[in-house]
Amino acid sequence: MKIGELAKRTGLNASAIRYYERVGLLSAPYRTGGQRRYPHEAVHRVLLIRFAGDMGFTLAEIKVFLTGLRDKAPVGSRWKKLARRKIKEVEETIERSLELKSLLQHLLQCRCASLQVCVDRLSLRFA
Amino acid sequence: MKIGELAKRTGLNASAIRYYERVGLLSAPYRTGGQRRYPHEAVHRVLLIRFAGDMGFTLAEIKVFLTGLRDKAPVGSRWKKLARRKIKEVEETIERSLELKSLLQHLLQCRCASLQVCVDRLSLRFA
DNA sequence: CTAAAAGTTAAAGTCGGCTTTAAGTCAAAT
DNA sequence: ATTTGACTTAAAGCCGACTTTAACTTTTAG
Repeated sequence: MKIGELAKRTGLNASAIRYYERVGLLSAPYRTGGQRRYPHEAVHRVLLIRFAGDMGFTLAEIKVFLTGLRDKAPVGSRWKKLARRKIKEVEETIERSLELKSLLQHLLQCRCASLQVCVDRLSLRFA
Repeated sequence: MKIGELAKRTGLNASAIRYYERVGLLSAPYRTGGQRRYPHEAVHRVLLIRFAGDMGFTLAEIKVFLTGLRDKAPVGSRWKKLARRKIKEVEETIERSLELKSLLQHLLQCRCASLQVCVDRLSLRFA
């Protein structure tokens, strides 16, 4: 398939796909008459990249992951370290998010003398 | 206190503090001889901005919040809408984070024939 | 009094992840 | 055969949130 179809199937802009190729996330595909022709698997690969990106991985990190997976991932490999680090990051994100959620909920329903009181409570958490 | 001390107390760069002033997050303080002099409360305010920023609020959003709080927040005000929206965003973040975490954990301990199998399972979730 | 440290400004630079532009080439339909 | 639409490239632009730079002034310590 040509780049336009890949773009349509993945929801990305064709220029984003070319960009992924430039930065080494996608290998340069076979071409006919100068135009890129992708195998069907490219759809999955692009979607995987998107998904990881949405999940907060940088493109550099995704590169490590994809390389690791291709290489059949020896134990202790870079991607495993990255995965463990990411799990920690994700856990922190979850914790902070829960905290923020309850703070926001408190701010919304609070009957303090003034909102300033709430904010002051909030401030105490990180002052 | 001068900007350097405020910076030290909040852990920010002085230039970040000036930047906050430029974009309207901090009001221009009193000056002596051209130099900014901050009241002690400025520390709390700056930390509040930092905290909100760390929590994923943009500076524009933080501005709405701070203005809302100063204005004694009438019901249905902009900041309340923003708060409700943010709560939803945070809930989505939490959901996605939990999903990502379990995916990563699976990838790490999986005994599939190859990691490719895991990745394929992963792909199914968003293909 | 002087030198160093800390403050001032406007403007430019940085980073990631793209998008847009410009100028041209290739493919598909009529 | 020609027009339209999809493709190609390199380079520049964009956004947010700062940081850095450069050239200058004020404060502070010795």
